[in-house]
Amino acid sequence: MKRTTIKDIAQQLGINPSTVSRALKDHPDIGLALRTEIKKLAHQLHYRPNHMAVYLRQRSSRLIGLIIPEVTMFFYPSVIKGIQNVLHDAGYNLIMLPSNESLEREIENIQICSENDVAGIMLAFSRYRHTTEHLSALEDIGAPVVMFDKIIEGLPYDAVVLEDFQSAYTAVKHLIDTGCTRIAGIFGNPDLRITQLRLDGFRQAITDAGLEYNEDYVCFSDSSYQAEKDARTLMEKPIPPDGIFAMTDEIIIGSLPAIVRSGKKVPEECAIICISDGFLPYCLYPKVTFLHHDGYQVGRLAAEKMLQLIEIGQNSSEDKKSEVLMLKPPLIELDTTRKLV
Amino acid sequence: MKRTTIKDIAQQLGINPSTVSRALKDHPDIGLALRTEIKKLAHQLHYRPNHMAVYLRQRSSRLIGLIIPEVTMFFYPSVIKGIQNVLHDAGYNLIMLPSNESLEREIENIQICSENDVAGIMLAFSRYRHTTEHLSALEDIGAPVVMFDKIIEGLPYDAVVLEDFQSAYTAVKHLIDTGCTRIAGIFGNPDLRITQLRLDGFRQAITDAGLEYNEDYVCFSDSSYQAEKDARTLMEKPIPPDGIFAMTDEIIIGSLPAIVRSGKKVPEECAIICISDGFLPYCLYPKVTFLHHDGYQVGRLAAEKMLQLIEIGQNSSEDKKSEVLMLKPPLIELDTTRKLV
DNA sequence: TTACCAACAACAACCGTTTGCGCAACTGAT
DNA sequence: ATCAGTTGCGCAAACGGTTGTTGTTGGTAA
Repeated sequence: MKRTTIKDIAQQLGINPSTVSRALKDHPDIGLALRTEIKKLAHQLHYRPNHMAVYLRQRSSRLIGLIIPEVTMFFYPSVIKGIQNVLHDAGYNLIMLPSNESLEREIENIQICSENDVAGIMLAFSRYRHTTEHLSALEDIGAPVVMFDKIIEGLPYDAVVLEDFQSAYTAVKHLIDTGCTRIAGIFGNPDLRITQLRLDGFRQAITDAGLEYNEDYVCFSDSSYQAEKDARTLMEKPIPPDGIFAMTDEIIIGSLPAIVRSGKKVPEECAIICISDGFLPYCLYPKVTFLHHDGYQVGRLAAEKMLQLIEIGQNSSEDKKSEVLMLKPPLIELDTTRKLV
Repeated sequence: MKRTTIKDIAQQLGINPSTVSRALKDHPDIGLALRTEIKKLAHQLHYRPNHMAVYLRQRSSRLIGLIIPEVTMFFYPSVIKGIQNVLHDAGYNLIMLPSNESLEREIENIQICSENDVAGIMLAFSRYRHTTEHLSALEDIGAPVVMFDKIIEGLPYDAVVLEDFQSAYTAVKHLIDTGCTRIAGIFGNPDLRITQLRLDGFRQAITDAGLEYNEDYVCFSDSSYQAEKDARTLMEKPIPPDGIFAMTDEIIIGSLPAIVRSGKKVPEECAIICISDGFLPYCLYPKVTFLHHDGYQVGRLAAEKMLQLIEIGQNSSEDKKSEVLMLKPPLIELDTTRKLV
């Protein structure tokens, strides 16, 4: 029942644990004959190294802390998959630390990373109004940090994000180019940086086109259900919008049914575009034109960045030059926007 | 930069590390005066215990391995949330081990659990054709195991599952009770136990009602996209079904648009019911009647079971009596089924 | 005065693994 | 025969904490 250790192997062979340790990692100091014998026995006894002990000794774990606001069905599953695929191949494991959108929990999660001596922290912030004071704890840990998607600006950490402003701009411009003139936007929590940037892009595209920016056509929906209500309200206005920009998957899945129920013909009377992870738009009815914000890719890139940081962190000295990687999402035209002629 | 350790504190105070250790956990052997002084300094130096070291010494980690087939947007996010909420409060952390629906990876994940000396393993199996041979590795680890949802029968581990047969039966019976006579079923991967059980319940409900069970009305869709195609095919039949049972969220989100596109009036010409985690049915158009298979609850229960097992595992001897907890999902009637009169 | 007992703190072993160092035995060149 | 240079392995300390045991006080009861 007890796990077999290096000592067990050493004892059975009447040799020293250190010899076993070296043999198992093909240290040339150990003779080939003994080496193979040790390996054979290790295999027989189902020997598996105890990572805890290794971590302790070498002061470097192979655990990565993943701190995200919440485990929702949107975006994060793809991100996790991307991260996981990269990290696994590099021999790292992920410890999941959802913050439940709470600042205290986020701090606690950082502590947990510290206690578990993680090799690195991947971080998407919760939607409290951002202050960076509590993040000094991140410094103390000394482990590299990579932020993604829900980031805080001005932090000395690398990040992988969407071109938020540009994406919203492109989306709205596409609506305008295909004939929309009264464009509404349904956004997420206004405290988030991505919301602000997408809102800015939204507004800029409208004013650049010489259209009037109407605050009544803008709403902030903290959930799919709220988005549904907000969309309904929009469609019930005396002059409803003829184009709608939805900021995320969470928003579009809530608002689309409300738009459809309003009876307006899509896209003729009301066109729709959103920013999406790329799965839902094909499943919804009608299929929604979207900018592909690929969570899987975000995860992969963030994880790769993480591995790089761990690599250089071990060798060279500190030359922190935080780098923000911006992804440009491609436009995928489906059924909810009119065609250019 | 270096983490402060117990030794650092001891040194600064000119006392022994063991004294510090005891003081920090309020051992009565240490005088109150010294105890508070130690705690104060520990706080000042941002002391955080090194879990690795503690694990090593006490041979019991506070890590739980979570092995799931894949991080999809369906079901698992809720489950993870449930598990996480329970485990976090008990001071445990989750290490995420998706198997990518691969047997080899699943085995590897079990190994990783072993290497990291997890305190327990929570397990949902991938959809390979089930063999249990490779699971001997689970025994070796000695840590308690709890299975959920995608389980393999006959294993000596506790489990939390849906009343699969009964749920499908209830769903289909509801369709029949509200007037459907030609009922189709869209299922997931046929290798899964849940698929087989739900299929059995589906069939039983139909034959119990004296209706004819028609294989042409049954399809197995391994993805949402496949479900979309399969639903389309169903609706294009010379005599299309007038009632459809979708086994999961993944199935319903794929098939619903196809059904709607077919032009049939829902629910008058074609009623729909599914088993769902409870979020999507409200977002879809039309809102889908469903049996609420609450992933969050599954996660909570499985995690609580896990904690119990860890508890008793430490104290008492081995009295393995594996217990399967069956959840009965409530029926939530929305827009896709006719009302009983 | 002696005996005894708290109270308090130090000592040291230990968890499993790694790793610098030392040392014996062997090799081959002188 | 001598010496330098391998080769092959053991010894012991270390990583950070925990814990059983021991030892030193000072106080109290006999």
